[in-house]
Amino acid sequence: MAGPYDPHAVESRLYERWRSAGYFHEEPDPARPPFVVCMPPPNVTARAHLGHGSTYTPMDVLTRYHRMRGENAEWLPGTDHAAIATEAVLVRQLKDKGTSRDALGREKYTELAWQWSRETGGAINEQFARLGFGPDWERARFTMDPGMSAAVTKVFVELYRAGLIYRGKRLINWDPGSQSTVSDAEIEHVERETFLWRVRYPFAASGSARAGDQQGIDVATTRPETILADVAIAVHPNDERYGNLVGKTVLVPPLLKREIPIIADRNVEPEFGTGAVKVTPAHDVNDYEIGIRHELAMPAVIDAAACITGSELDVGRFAGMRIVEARAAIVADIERAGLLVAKAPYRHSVGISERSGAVIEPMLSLQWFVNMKPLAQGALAAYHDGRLRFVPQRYGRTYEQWLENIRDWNISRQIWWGHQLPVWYAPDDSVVVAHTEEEARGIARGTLGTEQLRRDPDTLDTWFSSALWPFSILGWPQKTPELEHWYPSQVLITGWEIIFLWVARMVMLGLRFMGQIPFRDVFIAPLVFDAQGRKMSKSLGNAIDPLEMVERYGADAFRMGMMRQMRLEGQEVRFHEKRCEEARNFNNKIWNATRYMLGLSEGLPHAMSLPAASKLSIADKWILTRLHDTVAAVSRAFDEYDFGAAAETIYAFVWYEFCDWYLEASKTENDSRAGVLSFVWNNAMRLLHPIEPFISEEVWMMLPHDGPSIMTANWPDLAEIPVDRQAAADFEALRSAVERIRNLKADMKMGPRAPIDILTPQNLPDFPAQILAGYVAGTVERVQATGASFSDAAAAVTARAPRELVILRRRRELERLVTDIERARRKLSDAGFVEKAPQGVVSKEREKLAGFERELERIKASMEELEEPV
RNA sequence: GGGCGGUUAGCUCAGUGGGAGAGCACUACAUUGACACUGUAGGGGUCAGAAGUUCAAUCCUUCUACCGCCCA
Repeated sequence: MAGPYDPHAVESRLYERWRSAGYFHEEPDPARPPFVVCMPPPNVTARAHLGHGSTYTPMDVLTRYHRMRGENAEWLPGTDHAAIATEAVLVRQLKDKGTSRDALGREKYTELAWQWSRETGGAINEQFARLGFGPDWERARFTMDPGMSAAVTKVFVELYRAGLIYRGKRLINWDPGSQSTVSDAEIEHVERETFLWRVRYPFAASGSARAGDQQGIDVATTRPETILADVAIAVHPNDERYGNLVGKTVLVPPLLKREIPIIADRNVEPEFGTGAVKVTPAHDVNDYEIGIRHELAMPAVIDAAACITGSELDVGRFAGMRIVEARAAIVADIERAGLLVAKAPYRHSVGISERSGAVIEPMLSLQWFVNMKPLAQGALAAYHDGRLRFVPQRYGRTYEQWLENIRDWNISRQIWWGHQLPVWYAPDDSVVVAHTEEEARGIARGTLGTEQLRRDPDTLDTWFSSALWPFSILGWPQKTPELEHWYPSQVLITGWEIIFLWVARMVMLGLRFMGQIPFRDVFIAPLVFDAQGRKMSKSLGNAIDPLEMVERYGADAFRMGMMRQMRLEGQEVRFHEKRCEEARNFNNKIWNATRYMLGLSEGLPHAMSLPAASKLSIADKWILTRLHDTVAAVSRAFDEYDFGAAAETIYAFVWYEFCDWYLEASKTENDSRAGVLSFVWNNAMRLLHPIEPFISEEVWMMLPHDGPSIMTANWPDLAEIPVDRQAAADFEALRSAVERIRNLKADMKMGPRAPIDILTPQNLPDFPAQILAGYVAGTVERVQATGASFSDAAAAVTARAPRELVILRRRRELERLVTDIERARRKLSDAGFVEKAPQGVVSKEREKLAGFERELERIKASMEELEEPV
């Protein structure tokens, strides 16, 4: 094992061994507590990115941790058919080949999509494997699998029959690029430079003009092209400027043919623009709500192709124009009519389709919806009574607020790849909803007297099938042992941007169809940004490929690097590649420490048991005590989802305590070291395994161990690790002595390895004196015993060095102590402190002062000695 | 406009109602009997600003400034 640690040789070999040994696979086992995590299914089109690092690594870490704790640990994987994303890819490919979706026809197109997803769909799973992720691959599911489709159909039909799914004309997000409705999640809000036009709507001739010079009402808008569909002008009811105009009518420019009323609505922002807004319910979310409140007509002027249409209103010469053209033409006409009051540059955010890049058009459309309010109540109750817990807690409010202001969910999509709606229409447009076409025909025959049905061509929003994931993945609607033992799962780990779209919906449907929420905890993983805090994006060119990190540093190093950057309350990780480099160095440190241990002259003992307590040295007892506390801290951190603290604690223990101090101490030969090294290192590797699965396995295998793999080994058991606080404190005193000698050597401009005589009181026992000598490359020279305790003796240790240097160093220590003592005394002489501070704090302060004073005495004594002639 | 988060060493970030921390970077030394992907030592901060609560505030409260994110 010469040379630096090479992760590449190790990682693929171990992963294949684990996979073929079936360590990732579990069967439901009622005898053990379940630990179940459902993997948020990545899109079948997806490639691994850093977001998977922050979201999926914790799932792997927790699954490995709970498996080692002896639980029935199951991580369920799968992929999502990602309708819109897949369609976007395929449509582009077809276009490149000079053909199109419509030319191909639905059947051939769907076959192509299947073929494509089978061929490329495995790619991300292989990438996950390279990152060391070990879900139960044998149970991997795809959201379009027959079983999943059956679940989707059953849920749709039952919700429809319960009146919770309906067809209606509502405002939806229309993506003119993909020619489909899209969900809020698929819209990116981008700041765009545009103009704010102020347009005058002249009072109608029908006597509504009032006295004075005012000829109309001025309205500010960023979307002049929608003026054609205006049905009202709204002002705030308390706005004194307009109070007397409410109820009057104005003419819609530039055609000036339609007369619309001025109305009052509390949702109008008096500060914005002129305080009067145009109301276009068919093309704007806010206006739509105003329209409903005031029972306004909702005519549309923009069609599916994002062109002006005259199908509902007279739109004059603008008919057929694309939005951009229409905007220019309408503004020009308004200006010509003398009705353009002002035009100012303006920055506002525009909804852009993530898939097609087109500007999203809010549009009134006949679609299928889920009636969310009844479902939301249960989901809210689950949060309020504590059944559902968010980590960090604050995300609960996000969940709560969305559910409280819930809107109906548009679930139909005008694309071909996905779950087709189980909906048929009779010639008279009567709706039949059924599990199968046969059932639909039967219903139609019975109730409508016809068998002539046409199926709705639309498919369901991908999130509809995702919402069933926690139980459909376990075989629902069949009754399976998996469903019985593994529902609900323990924790869901995901990004916070889909709390609305996914988490809340899983809770609603889990409650509705399983009677229980689908998970106890929701851990919201941080978003990953670049080192400057910018979002990673292709256009910025700042995206980091996790596989490139694996290539450069190894999967373990990437995982450790990522985990060390996670914070319990953090909402983002600014990813520094440097952290992966550090972790690679850390792994090399582990590798070299292992090499050292395996090279010990006495060899590592075969049994994994510790030497008897009576044989343990002060250094042994110290490292064992530290190991005990580290195991406790790491377990607690994992239990609390504090991955950063867990990683940092292991990292610091291994490097700064085990390697820097214990390993150095062990270079002084003794009987117990081999047993303790083996025991501690074995435990340390098990602690490390959830975060760094590969190197921990590789090293563990080289050490004395029980069992075929660290994956199935037990988590370190606190009860097996002896604790000796007194010995640990004594060792700390020894550490201080070492640091003092090192300081002196530095003062003397001696190299760390240059020999030096250490003046050691006779009452410091032999072994501590020897390891002390080892730490500083010194020779022990015994001097007169000092004080009664171990720490008295340790505190008196000094080195043979120029007297003035020793005095200088001691004087510095003295000064620091005097300051500490002054502060403590000042505090203790403050009546307010002694009377009002808690008893514990005061007595602790007294102890502190006593300690300082004892230390001061020691230093004074040693300085008196120094003052004497040698 | 509503909501959430942040501001601590040059950088990235921990942290606690009672003696300001880590890593990186920087400086000096060391050429290695595990490891230069290393070791040892060192310099460096009015904990964003103001007011308040308290015996005691970097920590709690309020306000202000700046930065980020979400919803509208």
